[in-house]
Amino acid sequence: MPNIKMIARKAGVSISTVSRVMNGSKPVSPELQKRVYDAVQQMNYKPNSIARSLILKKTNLIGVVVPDVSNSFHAQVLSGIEECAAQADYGVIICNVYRNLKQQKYFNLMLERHVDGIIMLHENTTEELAEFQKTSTTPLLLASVPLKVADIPFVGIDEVSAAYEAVKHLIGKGHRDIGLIYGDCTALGILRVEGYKNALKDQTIPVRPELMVQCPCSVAQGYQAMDQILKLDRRPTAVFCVSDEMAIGALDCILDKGLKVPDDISLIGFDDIELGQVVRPKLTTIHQPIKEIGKEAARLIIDIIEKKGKAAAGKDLEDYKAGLQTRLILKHSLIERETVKGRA
Amino acid sequence: MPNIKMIARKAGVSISTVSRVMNGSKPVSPELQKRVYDAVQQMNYKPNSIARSLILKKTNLIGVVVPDVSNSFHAQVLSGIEECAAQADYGVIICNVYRNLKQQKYFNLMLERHVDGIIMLHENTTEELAEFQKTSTTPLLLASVPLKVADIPFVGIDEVSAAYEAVKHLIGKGHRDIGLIYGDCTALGILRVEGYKNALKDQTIPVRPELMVQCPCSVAQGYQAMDQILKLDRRPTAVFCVSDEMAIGALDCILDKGLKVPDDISLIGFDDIELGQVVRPKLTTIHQPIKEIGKEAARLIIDIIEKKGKAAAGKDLEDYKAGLQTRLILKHSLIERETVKGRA
DNA sequence: CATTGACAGGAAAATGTTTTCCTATATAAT
DNA sequence: ATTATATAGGAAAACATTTTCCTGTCAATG
Repeated sequence: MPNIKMIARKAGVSISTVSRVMNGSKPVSPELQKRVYDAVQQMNYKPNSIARSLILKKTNLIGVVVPDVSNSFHAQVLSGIEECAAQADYGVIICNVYRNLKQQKYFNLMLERHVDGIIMLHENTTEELAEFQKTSTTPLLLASVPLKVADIPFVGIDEVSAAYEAVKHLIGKGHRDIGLIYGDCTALGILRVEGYKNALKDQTIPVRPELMVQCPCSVAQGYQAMDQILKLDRRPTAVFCVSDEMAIGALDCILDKGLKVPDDISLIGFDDIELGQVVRPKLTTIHQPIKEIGKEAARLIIDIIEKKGKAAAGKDLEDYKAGLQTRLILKHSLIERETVKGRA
Repeated sequence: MPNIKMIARKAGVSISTVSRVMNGSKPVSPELQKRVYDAVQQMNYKPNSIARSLILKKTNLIGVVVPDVSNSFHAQVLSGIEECAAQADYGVIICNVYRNLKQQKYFNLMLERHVDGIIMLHENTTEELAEFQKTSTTPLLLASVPLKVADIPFVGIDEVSAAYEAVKHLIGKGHRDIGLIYGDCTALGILRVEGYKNALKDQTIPVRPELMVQCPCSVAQGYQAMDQILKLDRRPTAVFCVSDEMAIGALDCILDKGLKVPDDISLIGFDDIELGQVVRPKLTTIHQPIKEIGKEAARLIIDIIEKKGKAAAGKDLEDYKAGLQTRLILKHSLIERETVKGRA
C-alpha cells in the first residue's frame, strides 16, 4: 500500500502538495498537479482513511442501533439507510440490541468507534435519550421511534392519525364492535392505541377495555391475543392489530378455529410488511414507507453531521440547530386487500 | 474526551506506562498501576480506537457484502454475524450490492475502510474472487455462497445433498412427475438443480426439461414460473422450488387458479424462511440453519484474522493457512409441513 | 567488591494524514 | 525602482496511540 510520502517522492513534490491536490484545499500549479495525479494513478494510491479520521475527527461512519436486524421492518429501514449513506460516501455500522444489553452500553460502543452520527431504531426512555443528547456531541436521530425528546430529530409517520384511519375504515364499513391487539412500546402501546380510541370516540362508540388485548409484537403472540378475544361472549366483528405481525398471528388463530376472514371477522394490520401480501386472505393494512424512512433518516443525519462540521459561524450554527428540531413526518396510506368486509 | 497524555499527567507517569497498564503489554509495578487505574476511572478514559487502528493496523471491523439486507435470508445471516462479532468486540459494517455496482467496487470500498476481514453473501465470479484473494491480504470468507475457490473458506450447507433430499422426499411420497423452479446463481441455478437431477436419476425417473423453469429468486417470479408450468399438457404432481420465496409465489399461483395444495399439486421449498410458516398451507421445506451460518462465518473469519495477526512463526502460519482451506458444512433438515401429500 | 543481568519506566520514533506557519518568488502599486 | 501584496509550495506540528530503544536501579553471581 503506497502512502502519501511515496507519492510525494515519486512526483517530486512535498507531502503538503499531494494532500492539496487530493483535497483541493489550496491551489496548486497545473504542472505539479499533473505530476501528482500521474503518481497517484501509477501507484493506485488511496489516502488512508484511518489517518484522515484521526486528524479530521470524522470517520464517515454512521451507527445504527436496531432491536433486531433480522426483523423484516428493521431490515428494510436499514436497507434504506445504507442506500442513502453509501451515496454520500458514509459507511453503516450496525449494533443489534440484545435484551440483556444495558441501555448505556450500545451508545458507548458506538461512541468508542467514533461514529459521526447515530440512528436509533430502538426504543429508549426519554430520560436516557435526553441525557445522551446533553452529554454527547454526536448527532442522534430517531427513526420510526416516535418519542418527542427536545432537540432530537425524528423521521417517521403520524402514528396516531394512521391508527385513527385504520379504525375509521372499519367503522366506515359498518363495524361497531372493534377489538384491538396492541403492544408495549410507544408506537404500538400508546400512540396507535390513542388513534384507536379517538376514532371510536369520534363516532360515539364506547371504548370497551375487554376488547383490548396487549401482547409483545410477534406472530406467535398475536395468535395468543386473538385466542383470548375469541373466547369473549360478545365477540367483536373486526379487530385492529397495531402491527402486521400480530395481525398475521391473529389471522392464523381465527382460521385455526374454523372461522372465516373477513366473513366472520374483519382484520386490519399496520406497517405493510411483505408477509401481508403473501398470507391468505391478503392483509388489509396501513402502509408505512419503510425504506423511505431509512433513506430520509440517513439523509437528515448526514445533513446534520455536515452542518455541525462547520458550525462555528453564526448562520451555520442556526442551520444546525434547526436540523435538531426537525420532525419529518412521511405519508402513510390505507391499503385495502382482503381481510376487511362491510357489515350490514 | 481525555487522551492518554492527560491520564499520564494526572497519574504522574509517562505515556508509555499508561499504555502498558491499559494493554498489559509489559509489567508495571502495582504502585503505578493503581495510580493509572485511578486516573482512568476518574476521567472515564477510553483509548481512542482510531489512533490504535492507525498504528496497530487493525480496525476490529468486519465488512459484510450482501446483495440485499432487506431480504429475510440475508438479514438473518447478518444478525448471526453481528451477534458473534459483537461478542468478540468486532464491529460489522455492511455494504449492500446494487445491480449497477461494479464487482470490484465494493471490495475497494471495504478495503478503503480497512476492514480486518470480509464476509461475502453475494455471488461473484470465481475468477474475481481468486483475483482478489491473490492481490489482497484481507481475509475473505464466503457464507452460503457455495463456490469452490482455492483458499477461500466457506460456511454453508451441502446444497446438492439437501436438494437431493427434497426431491427424494417427493419421490418417496409416490410422485413421478416432478417439476422444478430454479434460479440463476450457483446454489439456485446449479447445485440444487444437480441435486434434483441426481434424485430423479437414482430412481430411474427421466429428467424432462419442460418441467424445469428458470426464474430470478422472488415471490413474483415464482408465481410466473408456476403459471408456465400449469399450462403444460402433462402437468407435474409435485414441484420442487429451490427457494421458499419462489415456492410461496408458486403456491399463490396455484391457489389463484383454483387448484389445491397439496391435493392437486405438492410443493416443497428450500431455506425455511419465516414466511413459510405463515403461508397457508404451511410450506414443507428444507431447513438451513441460517443464523447459525452467520455466527459460524463470523467466528471463523475472526479466527483467521487473529491467526493472521501473529502468523510470522512457523506453527502459527500453518494454522492460518489451514483456516483458509476450511469448508464448514452445517446440517440441513427436511421440515414436513402441509404442502406435500402422498400419491397413490 | 565488581560485573552481569533483569527489569521498571521514560523518551522518542513511528503510524499516515491535514494544516499551520513560513519562505521565496512574482506581480502590482506607488 | 522600490515597496507591498498575493501566492505557490515546503517544513514541521498536530492527531492519539504503540513500541522500540535507552537509562538507571537493584539483586545476584563470580
